Amino acid sequence: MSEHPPFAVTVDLAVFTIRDGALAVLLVERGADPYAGSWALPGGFVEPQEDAETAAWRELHEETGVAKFDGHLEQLRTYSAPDRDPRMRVVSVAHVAFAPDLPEPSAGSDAAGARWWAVDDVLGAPDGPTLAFDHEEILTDARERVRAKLEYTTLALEFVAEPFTLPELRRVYAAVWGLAPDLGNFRRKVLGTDGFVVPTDSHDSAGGRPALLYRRGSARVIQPPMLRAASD
Amino acid sequence: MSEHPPFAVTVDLAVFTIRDGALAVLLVERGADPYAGSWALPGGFVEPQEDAETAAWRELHEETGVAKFDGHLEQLRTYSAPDRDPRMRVVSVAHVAFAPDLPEPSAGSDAAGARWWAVDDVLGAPDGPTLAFDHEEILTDARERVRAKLEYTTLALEFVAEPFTLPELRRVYAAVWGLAPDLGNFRRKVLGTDGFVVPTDSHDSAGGRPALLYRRGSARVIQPPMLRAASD
DNA sequence: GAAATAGTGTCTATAAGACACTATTAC
DNA sequence: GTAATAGTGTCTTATAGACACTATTTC
Repeated sequence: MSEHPPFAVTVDLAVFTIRDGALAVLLVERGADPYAGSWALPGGFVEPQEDAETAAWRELHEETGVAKFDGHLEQLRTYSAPDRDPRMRVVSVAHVAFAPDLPEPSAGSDAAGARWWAVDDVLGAPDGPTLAFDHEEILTDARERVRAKLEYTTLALEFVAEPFTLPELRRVYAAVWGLAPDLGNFRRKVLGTDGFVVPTDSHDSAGGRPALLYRRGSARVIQPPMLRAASD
Repeated sequence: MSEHPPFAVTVDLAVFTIRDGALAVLLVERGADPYAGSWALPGGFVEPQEDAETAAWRELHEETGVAKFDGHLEQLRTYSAPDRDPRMRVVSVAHVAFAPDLPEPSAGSDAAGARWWAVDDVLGAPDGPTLAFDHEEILTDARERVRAKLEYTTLALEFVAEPFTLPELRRVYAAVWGLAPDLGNFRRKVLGTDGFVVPTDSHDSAGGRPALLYRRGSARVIQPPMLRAASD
């Protein structure tokens, strides 16, 4: 009973943001085998004194140069197929993170490069990059998590920087779902959900009528949910 | 980069059923330290050639004597606090399983005993058993998963044996949520959701009007969801 | 003025909540 | 008949979907 095989435990991260009106994910180019030259989700080994979430935050900073940000990180699920890493037995606790538009990351120690990719250019794109290990599966699951959580939580707020306008927030939904929710119905739902957004007394200035600026409210759930218009 | 600490990887299982009209969970009494005499979720080490889900099924059979059943098993989340096991660094991939009323399990190799507990006698009960490790947290998360999934999936079907009546199915909701959904509204929702249940042409025989018997349908989601009446 | 973007109003269809009522068995 | 359980019907209210309309800016 004290014989049990040793495993390596890693974390992998699907970090999402909205760039150019599309859902984007952070990928790193692998500098070493296996899968040298392929793209991968950032991640790395869990250290002896860390739990998985702490390791996920640390790896995000170390491997991508992205600084601590005002965002959200949560566990997705654990991937444990025996042959998922050809070198050894590795169990990976995948996480999903969300952030407002972030600067281009700098390459970290283990990565030849790191950049944002439009998710639609990665998943289901014939000329897209090859993802290392089982990262295509992880990314698919992660995207579905994001899509689902926009329905019943105020998670879209994590994708915008304060202060923000309602059209901006609506573009988050459009980017994640692939189709913009109806304008009037969207406003009715957001403004009718207590604590979703908090109005300020200022307006922005763009190419049309100025939009009222808002801050994030304290509500975390949308009840009843906002239903997904469509997927892409 | 090839230095990474060794971990033990385990699975833990929250196996739920409905017994005597209440949500019940399978617990094993620990025969060895740490936590000898405490109750714990069944579980054990993942073997070299298994993924976590395979290990979960195997441990369920081995440790509890519960045979392969017509049920559902899914990953819950991974628990990785560095000090969650006093002996060594253990990362546990927790799973949730659902089954129709099962026989009393027999004790397996590592367990002094195994039995069903009403979840309400375990969580938040002053005279309830002490759970080993972080299993109280896992069980709390698992119960919330079950409660939530009854809302938007047909998972309640996994708790009844075929054929079943609608009052039986309704008692599953009552047990899990702590309050029975309104009779008429419940029937309207179940029968109005295409593929939730399939009628047979027989009736059961109990102490009142015989109820029509149904089989499980192929629908897996309830859209829009059936809303939770209350929690307990 | 036109184009662009922000914001409002309203009609209709759907579905849930509440709850009264009827039906079929055992005794 | 009563008790027990199964099943139906209906009225009201909440909310989503669709979409037409108005408002404020830049040029």
